[in-house]
Amino acid sequence: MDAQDLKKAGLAATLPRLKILKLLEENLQRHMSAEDIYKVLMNTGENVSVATIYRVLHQFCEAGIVHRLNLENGHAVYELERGDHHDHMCCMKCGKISEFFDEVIEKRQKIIAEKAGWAITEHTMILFGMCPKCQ
Amino acid sequence: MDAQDLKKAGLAATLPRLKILKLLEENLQRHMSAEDIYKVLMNTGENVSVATIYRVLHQFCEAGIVHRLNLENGHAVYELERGDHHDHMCCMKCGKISEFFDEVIEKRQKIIAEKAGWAITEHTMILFGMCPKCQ
DNA sequence: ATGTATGCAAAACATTTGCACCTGG
DNA sequence: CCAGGTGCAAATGTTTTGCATACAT
Repeated sequence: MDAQDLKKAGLAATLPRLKILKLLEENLQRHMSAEDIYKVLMNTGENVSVATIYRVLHQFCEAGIVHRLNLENGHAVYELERGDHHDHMCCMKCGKISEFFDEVIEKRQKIIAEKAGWAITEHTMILFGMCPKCQ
Repeated sequence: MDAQDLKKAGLAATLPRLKILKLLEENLQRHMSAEDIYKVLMNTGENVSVATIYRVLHQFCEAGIVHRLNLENGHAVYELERGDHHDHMCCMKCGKISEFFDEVIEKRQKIIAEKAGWAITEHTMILFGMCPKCQ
């Protein structure tokens, strides 16, 4: 993911966009909220306004570069889209988010939707509980 | 669901609570947002403040009387808890919400969480797409 | 009576938007 | 150069909260 990819998506390779992209790429912390991103950038001395972060994340979503995940509390976190669909487990104690993918579930979802006459384009599935460390 | 049930849950059977409960019970519209509820009550001449609606819905959630569902847009809708767990399909065009339950998926979720060492207490799964009427 | 619940208005958040200025191509 | 991008601050929409009053038990 670099300037070229942004251009391909019809987005100019501006400094704020590159910084946000870089942050999401250094996936020390894979799922970040808009505010997380803002804070990290501020602490690094890079100053990008919150407004820009929201605008950029929105554009990245539209362009399929990032994926937005709505947590239970109504907060959203963003992750780089890597082409691999997956679902999430979210720790209610420490906030840790893990990913998983299950062929069987995906198939069942298709069958269920088909039977009901729905045309599904996407889905969210989040399991909430405690991660191994927090139990 | 009546005054008795509220008392059992440790909640006084006040007018606002009963009105909200009644609304959710007349399930013409099964999934309502806090604002939906506010508007309906206003139009019926019943005046209950928004603050109360949020407070009451929150208490009802805690008491297990209603279930809160977080939609993609970050909005939440509420439905009466009827003891039957189910997942949702949400129409991205008309907003219609359907329910479904699948034994196979539920089992797989358990297996997946177990393997990963997580203790799952609940989950959300929403399929987004178009309902039969909107296609 | 008395502790709890409510209404109101103000506050708190998260997100969006208008507009003048800046920047990438 | 110029369309598009950005910062700032103000606006928005939603949910929460403080406090005086009203209500259920």
